[in-house]
Amino acid sequence: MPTISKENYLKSIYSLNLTYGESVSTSQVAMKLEITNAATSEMARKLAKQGYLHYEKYKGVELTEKGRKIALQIIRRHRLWEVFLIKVLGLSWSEVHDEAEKLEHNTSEELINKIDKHLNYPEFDPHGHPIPNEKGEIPQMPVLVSLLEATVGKNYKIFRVADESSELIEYLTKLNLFLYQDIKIIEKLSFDNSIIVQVNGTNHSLSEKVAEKVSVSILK
Amino acid sequence: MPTISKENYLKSIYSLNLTYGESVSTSQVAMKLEITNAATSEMARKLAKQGYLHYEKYKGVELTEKGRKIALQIIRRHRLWEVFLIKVLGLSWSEVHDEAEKLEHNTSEELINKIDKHLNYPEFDPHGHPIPNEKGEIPQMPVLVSLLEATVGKNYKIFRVADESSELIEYLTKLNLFLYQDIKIIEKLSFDNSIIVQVNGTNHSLSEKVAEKVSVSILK
DNA sequence: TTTCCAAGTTAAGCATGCCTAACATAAAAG
DNA sequence: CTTTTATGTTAGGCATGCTTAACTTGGAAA
Ligand SMILES: [Mn+2]
Ligand SMILES: [Mn+2]
Ligand SMILES: [Mn+2]
Ligand SMILES: [Mn+2]
Repeated sequence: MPTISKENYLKSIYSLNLTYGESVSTSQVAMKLEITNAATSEMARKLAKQGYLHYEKYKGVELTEKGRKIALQIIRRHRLWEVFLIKVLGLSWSEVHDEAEKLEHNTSEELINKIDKHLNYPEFDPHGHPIPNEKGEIPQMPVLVSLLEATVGKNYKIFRVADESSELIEYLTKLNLFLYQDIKIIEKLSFDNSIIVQVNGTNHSLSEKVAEKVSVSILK
Repeated sequence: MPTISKENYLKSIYSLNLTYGESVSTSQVAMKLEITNAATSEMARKLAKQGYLHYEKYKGVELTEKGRKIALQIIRRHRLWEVFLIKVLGLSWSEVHDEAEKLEHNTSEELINKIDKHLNYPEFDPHGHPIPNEKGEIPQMPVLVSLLEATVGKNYKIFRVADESSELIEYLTKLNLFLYQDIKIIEKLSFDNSIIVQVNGTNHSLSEKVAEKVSVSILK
């Protein structure tokens, strides 16, 4: 097992690679982790020697399969913890990231699998990011639309809320508009662009301002 | 905030003091933490300098109020995590200690308070140890008896199970004999020392072997 | 009382992971 | 092409927390 520090390097490299493609420069990593280039160069050498990545001086780093596997494991833990903290313990969206940043390094395989099961194997975290499964497989991102663009009469699943303010989240939670909740679009009122949605048999009206922040994926 | 290492020292010193009283020798701490005396002596000097304990060469250490406060905080986190992992996530009793040993150092005040609330402020952990509250106050230990010594017709709360094998725990769990569960003693059969207990209106028979391992506290 | 030994401490050294400062390189500007 | 500059690397140093080996110390045994 790599150290906490190394886990953070591997995770950062993985996500920088996703964002910018190709090989990742040591200074990109330094920036992301808020440490000096010097520290990153040094660590690149060590991680390469231990087989987690390929590193050629002045040419950046690229994860090996071994390194990618660790990165995905940490990302899995991070995202499952975020879902868990929000859905089970009621932490606010603004709090969970920092909390998960520490927990991700201190969670056994058994524990994270129990959490996964308890949450009924969610595929996406509260920010809409995919959660790798136990085997490291990444779920395909569904096509998302905002509630404003949803079609009357069809069923959708709530997927993401663009605004992380706890005010909006709490408002939606009171209406049972949880993350992953299935809903049906009942009506769209053209005079104010508000939308009537059905949740567990109950109808709620959402204003245009609220609806545009809720991303949903179509069901079936 | 002290480091993880320092938190573990303070916690160990606290519990050694509870067990053996008076000042704690550096080698007792070394034994408990499975490190050398040398490391402990050195750390004692540092912790004293930072005001967490009093230390006189060759005379052992004694926590200051500041050190005690940290120790109780870590113990609180450890025990709440243990309860949480068992009751909410269904980990086995044998797994939770090691897991909690890491989580206790990576849990914010806000998170542990949410966990506390979610569990409805338990006063004792699965081993029967008291859980300090948010203010660091330690609940009074109730008088415990084994189920074998319980009185017919009276109500009790399940407090502790002496055997940590998951087999026994799972058996009890199937009968709804959870930790903290209220039960009533219906009958004691003298020919085999088995006991009939009532849980949520349902009666169950427990053998002598099982009953002797279940500790309960009397209610009202 | 003196001696001896277990308990405890100090010294020196190592691994990790970071820093600053000095240096090297590649690529852009001239 | 050369020169400049931004990017990246190496060297040296420091804090933490551990080790082994050498040393004190205080109290029990003689
Ligand atoms: Mn996050
Ligand atoms: Mn992290
Ligand atoms: Mn424990
Ligand atoms: Mn610990």
